[in-house]
Amino acid sequence: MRNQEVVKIFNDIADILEIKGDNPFRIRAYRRAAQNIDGLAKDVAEISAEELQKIPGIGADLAGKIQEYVKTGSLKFYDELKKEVPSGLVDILSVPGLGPKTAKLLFDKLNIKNVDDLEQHAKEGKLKGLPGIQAKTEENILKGIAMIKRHTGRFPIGRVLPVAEGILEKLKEKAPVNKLSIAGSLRRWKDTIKDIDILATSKDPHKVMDVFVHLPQVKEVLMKGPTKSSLITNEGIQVDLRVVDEGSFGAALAYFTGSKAHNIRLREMAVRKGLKINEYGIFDVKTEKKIGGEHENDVYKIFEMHYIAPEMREDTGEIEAALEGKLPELVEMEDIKGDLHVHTKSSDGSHDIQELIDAAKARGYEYLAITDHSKGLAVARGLSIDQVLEQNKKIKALNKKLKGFKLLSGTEMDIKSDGSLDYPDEVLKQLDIVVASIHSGFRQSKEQITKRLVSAMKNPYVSIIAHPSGRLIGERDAYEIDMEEVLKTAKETGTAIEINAYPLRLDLSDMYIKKAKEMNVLLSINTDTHVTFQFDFMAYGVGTARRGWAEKNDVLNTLSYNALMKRLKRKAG
DNA sequence: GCCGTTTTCGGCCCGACTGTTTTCAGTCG
Repeated sequence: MRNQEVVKIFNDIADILEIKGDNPFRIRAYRRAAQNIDGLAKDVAEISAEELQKIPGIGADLAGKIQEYVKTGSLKFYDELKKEVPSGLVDILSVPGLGPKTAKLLFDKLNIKNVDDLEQHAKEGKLKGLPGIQAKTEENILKGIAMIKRHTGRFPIGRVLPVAEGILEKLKEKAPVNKLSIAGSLRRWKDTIKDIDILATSKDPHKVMDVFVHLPQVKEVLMKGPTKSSLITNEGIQVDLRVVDEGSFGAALAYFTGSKAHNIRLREMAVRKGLKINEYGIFDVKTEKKIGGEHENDVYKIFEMHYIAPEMREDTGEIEAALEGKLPELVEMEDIKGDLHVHTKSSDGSHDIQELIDAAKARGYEYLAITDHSKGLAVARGLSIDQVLEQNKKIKALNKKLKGFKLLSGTEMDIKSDGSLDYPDEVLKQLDIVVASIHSGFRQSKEQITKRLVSAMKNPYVSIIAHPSGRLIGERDAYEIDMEEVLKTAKETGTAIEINAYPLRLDLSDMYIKKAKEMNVLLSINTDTHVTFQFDFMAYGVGTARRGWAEKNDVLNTLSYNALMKRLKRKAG
């Protein structure tokens, strides 16, 4: 897949044009195109020039540039630009507080070409005296460099959400806030998060900000004003807090939830209607009268659209769908009737079956599938054939005693490196459910790995493919895989594809879920629980499913127990 | 560079905070 290469090039071009002081709208066009390619499940190398132009933000020129790069492996325009602006200078833009204007100034006046040059000059106090730069700016630049050297980029959502919830709890307890909400990409359940956005209403914003910057979690305060403050937590995560009036809460929530691209679309549409949307409300431009903003839905009502769920707000077709009245009814936590992928201490889990039943019941579930690892996965103490059959017997016996709750006896069966399955069909057919997945041979070719998954799905007893891409966010990339082929086979064989809710996996990822949904592939949202508190990871899975526009009917484990058993048998039969 | 039920040319979202300033540019989200 060449998409990420094109995304990088377009973003690089935007950075370089910014340093050059080029037309800001042209720069935005490159960024918008990059963003839309980033969310594309299909490889741009396999899309015709004509089809490319149907992607929002891509016209004749950019379609041509994409094709030039895909065909020749380089892009003339990009190569020319790189001669004008040293590549290290682009890196300087990642220093917080330092933008294109300053980068150009530093290059022109001091011939600073990269972050190392910049650090050297700042340490020696040589930046002072340039227009607009004094001691404080120099100090901030050094701080910024130290920060990007500690950590760059984004955090997995699983690391960020608990931090956000901790801060929310403290604010509720100590600050005079009325309404309080998470906003930003965290509210949209993106799989990685750059910073935490929090929105509050209060009659005493100054007091709220005072409490905020003095929370025990705070390592460093970046800025503090009466309506907006930013800080860095001990975990190194940036948190922005905004405080607005009650009457602006809805508009502000929409504004700070984003995405930026989604908001820009809405504001452009508003302008055409003679309206203005900002974080304080919706205004008639002529009369300057406020016509909405207390409730988030106000910003959709003015266009006669239905409410668009935060998870969908990426400007990837949700606005068009809303205008046409074709928004999906997204799956919800309450729709989930059970978990179909959990481990006991018989393999690498921490609890016995009864403890898992209690935890599942506490979440209101109707059923639970016990799916310990299979024999080939020795590191996870996989069950031998005798052991899995023994467990099967035990579960069937238990089921007779359980009231209002059902267990499914199953396995997470390893698909071995050579593509064979870890248990024979005689064993599989005795189980209620078979979850199959890859745990080895990650470096095999795309063809080999795809073939392993496809042949597993063709086995009549395999119900679900678990964590299909094998990615660990921030730790391990997905293995090479032809996802389109996998999804196609899933559809043909009636196999469900898992959305693994473990927050470092979230696998399928949102863009492939959207693809699966388009192809009518059945999904299953499971937590892969090894310790009972991990049942709560379901929220991450449901959030990710919603980002992929999945509805209740797309998800296997929204079925009642009886319907589920029928659905599973239908495949085996 | 994209885009169109006002437009194929002339528009293109909006405001807060900081550090440097004598009123604002730069940066960020």
